[in-house]
Amino acid sequence: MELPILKERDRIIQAVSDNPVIVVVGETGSGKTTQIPIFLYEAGFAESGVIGITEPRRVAATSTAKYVAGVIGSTPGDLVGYQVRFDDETTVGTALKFMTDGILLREFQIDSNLSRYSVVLIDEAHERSQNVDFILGLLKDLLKRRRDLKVVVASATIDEQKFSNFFNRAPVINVSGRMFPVEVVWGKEDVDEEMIVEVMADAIAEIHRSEPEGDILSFMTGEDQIRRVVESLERMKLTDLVLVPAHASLPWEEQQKIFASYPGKRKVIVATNIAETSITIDGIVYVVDSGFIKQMNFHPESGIQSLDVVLHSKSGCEQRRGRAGRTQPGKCFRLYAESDFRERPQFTEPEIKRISLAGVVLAMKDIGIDKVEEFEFVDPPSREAFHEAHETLIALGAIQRGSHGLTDIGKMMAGLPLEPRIARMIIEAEKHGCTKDVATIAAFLSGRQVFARPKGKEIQADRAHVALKNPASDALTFLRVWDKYEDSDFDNQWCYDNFLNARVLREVDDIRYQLFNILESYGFEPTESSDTAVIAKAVAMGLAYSLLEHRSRHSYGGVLRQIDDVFIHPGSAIFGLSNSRWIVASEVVRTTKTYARGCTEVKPEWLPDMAPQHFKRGEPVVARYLKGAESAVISKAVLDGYGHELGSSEESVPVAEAIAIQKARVRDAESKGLLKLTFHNEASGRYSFTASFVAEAGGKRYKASYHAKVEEGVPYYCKVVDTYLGQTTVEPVFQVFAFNNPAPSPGQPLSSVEELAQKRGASLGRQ
DNA sequence: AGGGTTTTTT
Repeated sequence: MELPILKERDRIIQAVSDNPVIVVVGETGSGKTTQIPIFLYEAGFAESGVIGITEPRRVAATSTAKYVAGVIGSTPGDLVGYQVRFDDETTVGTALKFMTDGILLREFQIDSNLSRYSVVLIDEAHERSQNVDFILGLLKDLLKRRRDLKVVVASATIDEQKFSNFFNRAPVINVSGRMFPVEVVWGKEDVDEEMIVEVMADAIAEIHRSEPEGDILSFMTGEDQIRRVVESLERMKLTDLVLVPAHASLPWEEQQKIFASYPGKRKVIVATNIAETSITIDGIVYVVDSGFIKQMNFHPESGIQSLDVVLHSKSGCEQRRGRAGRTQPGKCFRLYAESDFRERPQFTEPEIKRISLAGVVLAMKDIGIDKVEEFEFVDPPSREAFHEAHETLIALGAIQRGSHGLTDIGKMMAGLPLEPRIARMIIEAEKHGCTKDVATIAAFLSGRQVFARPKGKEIQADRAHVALKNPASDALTFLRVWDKYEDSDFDNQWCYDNFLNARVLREVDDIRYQLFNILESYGFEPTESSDTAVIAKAVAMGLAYSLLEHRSRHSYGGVLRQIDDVFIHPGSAIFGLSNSRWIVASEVVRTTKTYARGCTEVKPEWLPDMAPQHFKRGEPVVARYLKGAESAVISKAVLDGYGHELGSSEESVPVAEAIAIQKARVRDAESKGLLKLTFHNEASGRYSFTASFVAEAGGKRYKASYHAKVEEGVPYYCKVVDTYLGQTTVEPVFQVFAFNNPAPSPGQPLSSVEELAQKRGASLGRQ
C-alpha cells in the first residue's frame, strides 16, 4: 500500500513555496515525518540552507534520520544528520538535520536568527510540549525578520485550526492516515477513582472471555493502580493471558516484555500514558481506557507542583483509541459514559501553562527578548506565571528588580542545560571551590530517580540505600552515591546489588561531563572540596526560594513563599532523621500530601545570604584568641526580622582585623556607659562548692550574675542588671582580649565570581 | 509521618 502522503507531494511543495508557514495534519502512519523532509530536499529547499526537523524524543530523531538517510542513499551524519543531547551526527555537508526540539531551542540561544536554516519542520506539535510552544512563539517572531524562512508545523488532527490561526491563517494540508476503524464501546455509568481498578480488571477479563484474539492495551494513571489491576487479574486465574505492566520506572528488562510476542496467548499491557505518546506497541486490537490521567500542574502563587488525577481530555482519549487499529480493525472500550465524555475539555492544557516559566523566561532574555509578557504564545501563560518566573529569577540573582536584561550570573545560568535553580548552585559553587561536587549533584537532580525500589524487594532496597544516605542532605547523598559508583569502577552489578538504576547513573555521567565542558568554557576551574558544609551551602543557595521552616511536629512552612503543611518525603535521606529548623527542597510536590523532595538541612548562618530581606548578620565580635597566635576567631550573629538571634557564624581573621573589631566595640561600649570590670573568684561563705565572681571599681563592689561565665583576671565590659541592698549585679557583655601580636598582613580579598562572569560576558559577544 | 505521569537540554 502506497503511503497516502505521496499523493500530496506536489501540493505540499507548492504550499511551502507560496507561504511562510504551512500546517500539515495527518495521523501516525501517514508518513509525514519521513516524507516531507524528503520532498523538501528533492524540491531544492536545502540549497539555501539546512532543512531542520524537530522531534520530541531522542529515539524519534535518530531513527527517522537513519531511515531517511537510507531512502536518500546517504549514511547518517553525511547529507542526512541528526543531533540529540550527547550525540551529534552532523557535518558541514548536512542538508537534512533531525534533532530533538531542545536542540533547536539551544540553537536559538546561539543564533536567534537561525541563519543556517532554510526550513524548519516542527513534528508532533499537537503534543504541545513546553519546547514546542516556546519554539512556535520564537518562529512567529523570527518570521518578521526572516522573510525567506519556511516553517512547517506537523500535527495529528487535533488543533490544526489553532496552529493555522496563530500563523496568520496558514494553509492546512490534510494527509489521510493508514488507520483501520476502531469501534468505540461506551461504559454504562461513570466510575470514580476508587472503583476504577476493579472495573478495569473486570473489563479486561470480559474482553478476554468474549472477544476474538488480539492484544489488549489498558490505560491507568500510575504504578500503584497498574499493580492493583495486575494483581486482581492474577487472582482470577484466567488462562492464556500474559500480564505486562508498562510505566517509566520499570527496569529495562521488564520494559522489553512490552514488545515481546507471546504466541498462543493474549498479551495484556497495563500502562500509564507512556503508551499514549512515548512508546508504540504493535498488534494492539483492544484498548481499554479508564479515562483518567495523572498530570503535573504548577501553582505559581506558592511555587508548588501538584500531581493530580484528572479526567483526560477528548483529544487525549482519542489518542488512546488510536493505539488500536494500527494493523487491523480494533475496538476501544471506554469505562465512562458517552455523556460524560461530551462534557470533557477538548484539549489537554498545554504544558507551558502547567510549569514554572522561570527557565523559559531565562532563555527568552538570553535570546534578547526583554518584554516577555508580550511574547506571542499559541496559548499565553497567566500573569501569575510570569510574575513567579520573575520573582524566582530575581531571587536567584539572574535579573535585577526593575531592569530587563540578565545579570552576569543570569547569562551563565542560561548557558547551562539545567533548571535555573540547579544552574544557580553551580555558580555559587565556583565561589567556594566545589564546582565538580556541585555539578555532580546537579546532574543527579536533573536526571531521573536513582534509587530503585522494585516491588517485593522494598525492604532489601531500603536496607541497601541506608548505607548510602547522608542524614542531612539528599544532595550530599548523591555525591556519596557517585563516589561509591566510581569506586566500583562504574559496575552495573554494583548498581544492581545496591538497588540503584544503572541507566540513570550512566546518564548522570554524561550530564556531568557536559557540565564540566561548559564550566571550562566559562573559565571555571574544576574544583573539589572536602568540606561538605560548603557544598551543601552552594546547593542551598540555588534552592533558597523554597526555604522551609519547621512549624509543628513533622510539618514545614515556606519562609519566602506562602506554603503550608509541607512534609519531608519518605524517600528523602533526611526523612525521620532531621531536626533542623530550616531545610531547602529541590521540589515541592503535592500528591497525597504536600511533600518536599531533594532536601538539604540549612544552617542558620547561611540564612542572611539565602534570604537577605529576612535575615541579617549582626556586627562582628571577637570570639576567641590564643595568645601569640597570628589570627583570631570572630563571630557574627544571625538575626531574624525581630532581631532575635538564631545562630552565629565564625571565621578566622588576621589579628590586626580582630584588633580593629574589638576597638570599635570598646568605643561603642564606653559611649553606652558600660563598665569595664576584672573579676576574681570568691568562694561564698556557707556553700563552699559554689563560687561567685566579684570585681571592685571606683570603691564599689560588683557581682557577676549567677549564670554568667567569666574568667579570672580578664577584663569584661558589663552592664548593670540589678541593684539590691547596696549590691550591684552585672552581666558581662563581652571579653576584652589582650592582643600581644599585631599581625602585619592585611586580609586578602576573596576571588570574585563577578570577575569571572565579566570574563564570560566578554567572550560571549553575540554575532 | 510512609511514596512520582512523561519528556527534554551547550
